[in-house]
Amino acid sequence: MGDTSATPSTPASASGSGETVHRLEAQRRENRDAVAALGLNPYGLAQAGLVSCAEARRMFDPEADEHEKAHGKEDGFVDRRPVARIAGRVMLLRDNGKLVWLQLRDETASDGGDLQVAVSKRDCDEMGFALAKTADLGDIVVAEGPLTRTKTGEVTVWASRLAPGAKSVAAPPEKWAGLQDVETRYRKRYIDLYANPDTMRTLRLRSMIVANMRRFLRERGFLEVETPMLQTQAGGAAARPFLTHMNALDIPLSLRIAPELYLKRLLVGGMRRVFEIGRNFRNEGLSRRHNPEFTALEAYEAFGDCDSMMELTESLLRELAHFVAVESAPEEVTSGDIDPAHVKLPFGAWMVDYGSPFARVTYGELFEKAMGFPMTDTEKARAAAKERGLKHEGLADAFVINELFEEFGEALIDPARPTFVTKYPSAISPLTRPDPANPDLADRWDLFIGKMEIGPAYTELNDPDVQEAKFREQLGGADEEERAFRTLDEDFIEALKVGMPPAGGLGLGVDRIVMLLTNSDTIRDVIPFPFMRPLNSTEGE
RNA sequence: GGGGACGUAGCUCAAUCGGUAGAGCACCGGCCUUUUAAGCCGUUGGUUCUGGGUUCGAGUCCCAGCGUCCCCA
Repeated sequence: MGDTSATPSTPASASGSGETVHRLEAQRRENRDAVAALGLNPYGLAQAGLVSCAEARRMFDPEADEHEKAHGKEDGFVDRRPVARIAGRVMLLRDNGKLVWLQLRDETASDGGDLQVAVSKRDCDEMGFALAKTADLGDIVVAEGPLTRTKTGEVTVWASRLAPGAKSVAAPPEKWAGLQDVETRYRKRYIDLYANPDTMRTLRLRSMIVANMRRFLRERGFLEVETPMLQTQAGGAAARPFLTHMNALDIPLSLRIAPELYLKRLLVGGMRRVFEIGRNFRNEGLSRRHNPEFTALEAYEAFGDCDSMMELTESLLRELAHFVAVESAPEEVTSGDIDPAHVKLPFGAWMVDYGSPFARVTYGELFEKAMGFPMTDTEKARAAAKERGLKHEGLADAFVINELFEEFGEALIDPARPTFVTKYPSAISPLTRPDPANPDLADRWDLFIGKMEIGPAYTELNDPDVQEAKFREQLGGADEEERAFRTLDEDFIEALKVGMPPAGGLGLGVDRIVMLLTNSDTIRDVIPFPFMRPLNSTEGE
């Protein structure tokens, strides 16, 4: 064990763990006790009238500041400088003796940066000055005072009062390089959020993007609903569910893999337009684009079809992109200044064009362009798959063709141009109504942006007999492992027998949309607490 | 699932061929009322991810495990 003789004093109130307290923490605990000795609560009090650092910076009045500098010492002078009360974490601390400089960071750091506070022995209350002298990097403090500009031009709260917000007894990241370690950033998001303003910005934007989705759909007459996440049989998609157990009834349950079958039941009941934004759970792999729990938007419109969902999707994405463009623009730019028809946002190496009409291409056109022969030529398709080492043995024709499509067809889609791929083969779209003009093709599309699949839409199947037959077909194709959790949702068939209006259905990956709009190249950056393998799992078995 | 890279002080990172484990920041003591990663002087701080092995000697080489990232399926 480490020799702690350098700091022999056991902190007045040690941590409950009983383990040796790190000397940096011990020192901070001493500083906390020093704050308490001043008669202040190191963990702060409620504060009314707080403004953000960004707001405080906007409140600064250069004229009033000049006036104070020119006439502040004169008799009868009236100080007209606005007074701001802010709260934030101490990111930098420069103790000049009788003048202490603090730089405070709050939620608005990506909007103008940290705000400087000067704590002068002459001008600040006595307790506040003493607090500044014992403050540590990472503490949260509350500062109040007139807004002024220092001689180097920096807008500063010239504190008349300083109060504790919260003592940080944990050592903060390094003040210049910050928190770099990717793993720690995700595991300790509460540090990442304040240490890296980009993290705060992305997660705040996510919240606003989702709020805008809700508003957009509500304005179009969609009702937001919440359907079961705990299901006795997980349906609505082909994916492995997480299994759990309900003690009260002693029955197995699954976490949902999709809300689809419940949302359609609502259409049967008579709701015209419904949507749900919520978490789905899939017991599958982890990757840059997959988290075991992810957020999806599903929307269903009675008497709509996949074309009406296409219009809805394009308008939604254009509006969200416009919102983000305005939000990312300099402060003086307002939403009227940016034309939604010309909105582009960066994603990796691309400038994605959300303003122009999205591209539309059929599955068959894209296939033929990539392969040089039509997708109806199954002989050539099999030969091509074999030649290029793709999976083909034991696969039905349609799936061989789809292997080729996913490998070579999708590669032709311009990542910077949102593209609807339409008219998928019916054979790989079991839950979709066939195209009335050509039953081999399904009324379905998939949207691709930035090399990512954002989501599909369908003209939904509402004939109970056809639906049941397709379900049974799927069950038959499942291997033994899959059969264990794939069951036929009899009640859903019952619902269709009651009669579901023709409908368009849409599913969009909300995490992926946020990735696109915030230029994040991994899904972990847009989820506050992405799934991480547990540590200390050495005791396997 | 396969391949590759990585894991060193609280944080960010060094450490030559296998030869005394270092720096900056942070921390501690001292000085300072307009600083800007403040500055100046003096200190402190290590289970080198974990466990084995090779060796006179392992942060470094070998094996296994844990975790992270990248590529592929």
